[in-house]
Amino acid sequence: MTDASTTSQPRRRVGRPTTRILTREGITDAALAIVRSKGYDSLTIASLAKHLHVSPSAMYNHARSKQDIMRWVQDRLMASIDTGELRAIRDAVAAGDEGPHPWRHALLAWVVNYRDLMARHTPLVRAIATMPVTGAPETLDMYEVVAGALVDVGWPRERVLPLVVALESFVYGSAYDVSAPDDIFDTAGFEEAAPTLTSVLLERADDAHSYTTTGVGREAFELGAMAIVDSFAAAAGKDSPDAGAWPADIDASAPKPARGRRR
Amino acid sequence: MTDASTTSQPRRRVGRPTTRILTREGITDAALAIVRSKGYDSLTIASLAKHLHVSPSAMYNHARSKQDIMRWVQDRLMASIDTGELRAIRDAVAAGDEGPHPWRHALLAWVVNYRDLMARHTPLVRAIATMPVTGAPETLDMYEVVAGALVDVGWPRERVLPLVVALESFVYGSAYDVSAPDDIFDTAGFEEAAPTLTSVLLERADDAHSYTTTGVGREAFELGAMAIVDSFAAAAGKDSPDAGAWPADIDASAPKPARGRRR
DNA sequence: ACCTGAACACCGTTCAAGT
DNA sequence: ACCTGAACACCGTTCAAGT
Repeated sequence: MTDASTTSQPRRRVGRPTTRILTREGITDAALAIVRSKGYDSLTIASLAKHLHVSPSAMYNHARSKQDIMRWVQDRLMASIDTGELRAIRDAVAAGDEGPHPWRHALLAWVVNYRDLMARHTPLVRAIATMPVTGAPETLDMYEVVAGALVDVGWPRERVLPLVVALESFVYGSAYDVSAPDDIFDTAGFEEAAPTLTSVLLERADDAHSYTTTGVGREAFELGAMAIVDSFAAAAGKDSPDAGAWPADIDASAPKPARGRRR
Repeated sequence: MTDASTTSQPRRRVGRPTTRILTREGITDAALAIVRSKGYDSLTIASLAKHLHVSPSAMYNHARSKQDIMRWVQDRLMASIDTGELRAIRDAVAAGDEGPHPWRHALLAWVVNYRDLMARHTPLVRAIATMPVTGAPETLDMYEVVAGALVDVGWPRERVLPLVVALESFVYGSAYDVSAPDDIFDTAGFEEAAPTLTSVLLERADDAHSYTTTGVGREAFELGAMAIVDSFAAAAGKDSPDAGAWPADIDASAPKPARGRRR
């Protein structure tokens, strides 16, 4: 935390300051503060510099490019994903507990939490999905926990990564679905060009202009996530007794949209 | 097709030209030509104008913003997705053919084609995933074909949209996976921070630095897509005889990367 | 209606000068 | 080593002037 962002200060004079002002942590904090309050469009080198009370060029003493800073933000976000249940399973196995371990519940809880975070940071989804784990220690740690829990629980080793990758792909796409505008399926004016689409949509909600109220997104996510987990489990000979049912204590409804400007 | 992009021409003088130079179709053609040859980073109003031999400000007589042009490109891309097998099923049903209809094969073929296209246009995936169908006639048409084929084939009407949305979410995320760099899972230097991840990766390929050669991405996509289709089918009472097996004649390997600069 | 050309606000980034 | 301040190339967009 940098305390530079508290109140307005007298202009600093040129030359190296006596104490360093910027740090990677402080820059990352500032970036996330700007994103949360004003959205990704407002996250510029200039806005960052202003927030930290330095000149824009000062940023380049710590980051080689804006991309660097984005990577710090990404890794920080990954660290905030809740892998608690998966870690608890790993701990239990390490302590000799023979189970049964609630791996299905833990996987679905992780996936919901992951999707909700990504939905609030859609401008970063593409970068996160295609960012190498090298140099992203928190990201690497998340994968290690998930893969480790699956191995600990007796998952066939060669099927661990395909499951993780399939679930993640589904999470990224679902994050977009959550953040889509409510009128994404509004067929107004095109009823005769798309009669089937219009009717199956209308049957799901009184107000077909509101995608959210149709419940389609939520159902797609719950059934899709369970489909992947349970099908991979069946193929791995790891059938779960409650396959097919969504855990009652996991809320998969769409999270509140981000407070900043969307886009 | 505008023929403006053929050879260098003398400078046009100010004032309205005798024949209109720009059209929505010509601008869309030019945009796709630039994207294909030089990538999305090079697609700017200035490069577009240069390609079309007009001044940048001329673009604004046809588009209100660059976003407008991006939407034209998006819709054009959606029109190029192969829905042939799904249309054939609709035609057969309309002609009184009682089947059985190869809906599983048609769905998987569509999904592979969709993913391959999106993988070549990842900078547009987020926009496409969150773009309202209103004003995107080709996009709307694709949804109508998919939803229509499912209804025609006897799919429970209320389950049509959740399946389409779940499949699409998976497609978007998988497109990113395909376009990810080959070293995305390279754990070099972090072997002890992520021992399980490192070992399950090494077991899949001699060269763990090459994600492509591990086959993880392909397996994740095939198993994931089948999981969604077959699980939804089972829930809908529409079990397919070949559930669980990937159709031998559909190639789900990663397509060649785009020729332009990757981001 | 539809083009040119000048101008604007903003973007990320570089670099010399200062301590 | 780490800041300021001036400068640069480029971005999307606006608008007056011209036919």
